[in-house]
Amino acid sequence: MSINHHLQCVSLLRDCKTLSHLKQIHARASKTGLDADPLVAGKLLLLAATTLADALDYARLLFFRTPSPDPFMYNTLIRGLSESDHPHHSLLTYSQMRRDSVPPDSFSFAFVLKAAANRKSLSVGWQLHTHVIHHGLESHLFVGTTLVSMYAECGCLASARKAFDDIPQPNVVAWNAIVTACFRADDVKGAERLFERMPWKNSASWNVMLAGYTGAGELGSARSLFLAMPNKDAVSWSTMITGFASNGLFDDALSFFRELLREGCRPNETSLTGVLSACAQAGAFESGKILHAHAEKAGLSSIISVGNALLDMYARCGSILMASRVFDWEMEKKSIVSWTSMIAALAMHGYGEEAIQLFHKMEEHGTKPDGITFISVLYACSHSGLIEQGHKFFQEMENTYGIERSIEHYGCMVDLYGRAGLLHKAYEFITNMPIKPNAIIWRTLLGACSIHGNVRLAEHVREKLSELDPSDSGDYVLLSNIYAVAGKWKDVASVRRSMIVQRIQKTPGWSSIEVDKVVHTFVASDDISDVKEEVHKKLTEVMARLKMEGYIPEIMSVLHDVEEEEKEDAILRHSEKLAVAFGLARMPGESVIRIVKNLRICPDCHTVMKLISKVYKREIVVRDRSRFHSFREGSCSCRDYW
DNA sequence: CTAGGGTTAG
Repeated sequence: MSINHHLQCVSLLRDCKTLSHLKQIHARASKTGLDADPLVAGKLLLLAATTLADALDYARLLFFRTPSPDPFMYNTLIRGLSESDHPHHSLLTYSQMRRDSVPPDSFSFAFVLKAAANRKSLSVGWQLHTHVIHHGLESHLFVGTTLVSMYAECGCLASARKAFDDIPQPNVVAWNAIVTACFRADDVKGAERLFERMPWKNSASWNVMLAGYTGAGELGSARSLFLAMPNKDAVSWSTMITGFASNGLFDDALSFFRELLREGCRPNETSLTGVLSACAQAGAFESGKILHAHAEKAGLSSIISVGNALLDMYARCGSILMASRVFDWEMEKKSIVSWTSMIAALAMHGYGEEAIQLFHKMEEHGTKPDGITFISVLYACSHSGLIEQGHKFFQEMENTYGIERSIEHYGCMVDLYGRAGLLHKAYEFITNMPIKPNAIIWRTLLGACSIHGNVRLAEHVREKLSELDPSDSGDYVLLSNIYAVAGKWKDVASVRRSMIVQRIQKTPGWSSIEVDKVVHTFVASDDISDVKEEVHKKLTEVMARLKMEGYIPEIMSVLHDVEEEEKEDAILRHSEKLAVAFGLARMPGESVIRIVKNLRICPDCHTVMKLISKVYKREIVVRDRSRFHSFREGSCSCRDYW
């Protein structure tokens, strides 16, 4: 082999961007025997295992074809696998390294400890720690820091502290790791004490505190620390935006983004995806569209994560059209997240068949589904009543695709059977599950009992729930509705009493609507005089007009929490009705009224929305906790199946 | 030729 060939090969590898490109280079290198050169082999493996997308299988092939891999190759494969969906394989490679009598070094431990962290396996972590000590590496700065993070990830703060104390001269990175560990263990005070004691702080240390505070819901502390921060960097801004968004404070998230622009900082992909996620959750369609323009102007819209956030924003703001436009025309590159998001978007809007078609298209495209893809696909089946299809996917995901089924997948199946009225099949399914059913599983069945009015099964489920999670207000509301519909007033009263005795508060329902780029939120109020005069007036007018068209209030579902004479007033005050009245009062005649609700839409509100869409000739889109309802000309996209 | 801490969509 010549020097020339070697140089040429190395320069080719430097510019290698895709797996197929890598395969070409590999093929050429094998012809000249260059692939046996440790430098070339190492670089090939490094690219496949860590840099290129979807190339891990090829990395394993490269590795297993190498007769006696050097430590670098072991480390590289351990590293690649540690961040994969199967960190377990990383641990197996590490074991093989030991079996092959290749001594692990500090790099090996840094990578394999990451695998233990990703598996959240404390026992594996302990075991690896003894190996670290055996190799005399416990005071190694990098290994020690990874140990701290691993213990934090596995939920053992005490061990993280010990590992930190074993580091003779911890640097700022090690300090940041132990502060993060405190936050992971909900020890905010401990984190604050360490932050005070830190010998040096760079901006990352402050960012650790910001992320810790927002993660703990201490937004006031986060805000004051942010204001006091000497050097805010891009991560600080992103942390505030995503932190406030994930605590439901969408307005603040948007304000931070606007302030970032005012300060003359350039938004990056993280701040943009964060603020888009805030719009998605709040249903702020107008603000989202403006951000889309921002993204294009800043040249960020071609980044996959930004495209995914845009498509998700449009889908959650009720525009399946814009979502698919982003997906079909504006995303040259797509990841598993893009496909899954689009499948979920179609499913949320009731396009079950289309969601399944897209799943097959994804496969033809060569993208392998993962566990979350199957959650979306099963959700699509259950919300469109595709029982056979759902059953088939559930079987195939494990048998054909080799993806482990989690409790969420079982939950989808319970929903699939239950929604369709196959209550006993759903019950039988739960009793035969190989995983212990949790409260969510039983709650799903309770929801199905409510749809289909099965009191006896509901009572049985109630017992299970009272063991697993006795304080969920939604369960009590569901149960009392089931009794009310069946006319069992004594039982309604008894559920109500037990709620009072156990001091269970109903989750307050809220609905929001964006008008002129401002999100207005309405809460179901106890006192009609709390409602703005403008909204009250409009609502009274609307209801009068609907009654002339033959509307009769469906008061069944509220009988549990109000006195007889108040029941009509009570459903009149539902937050989604206040929001739609506000929309009718404030928005021009043509525009679509988009509402987001935190709970499920109530049957009476559903009827009212249908009627408004017909009488006022307005399209109304309501996103509730589980799906979209698109009301047009008197009917709903959910076909009354929700 | 490889590492550790802080923000990122389903």
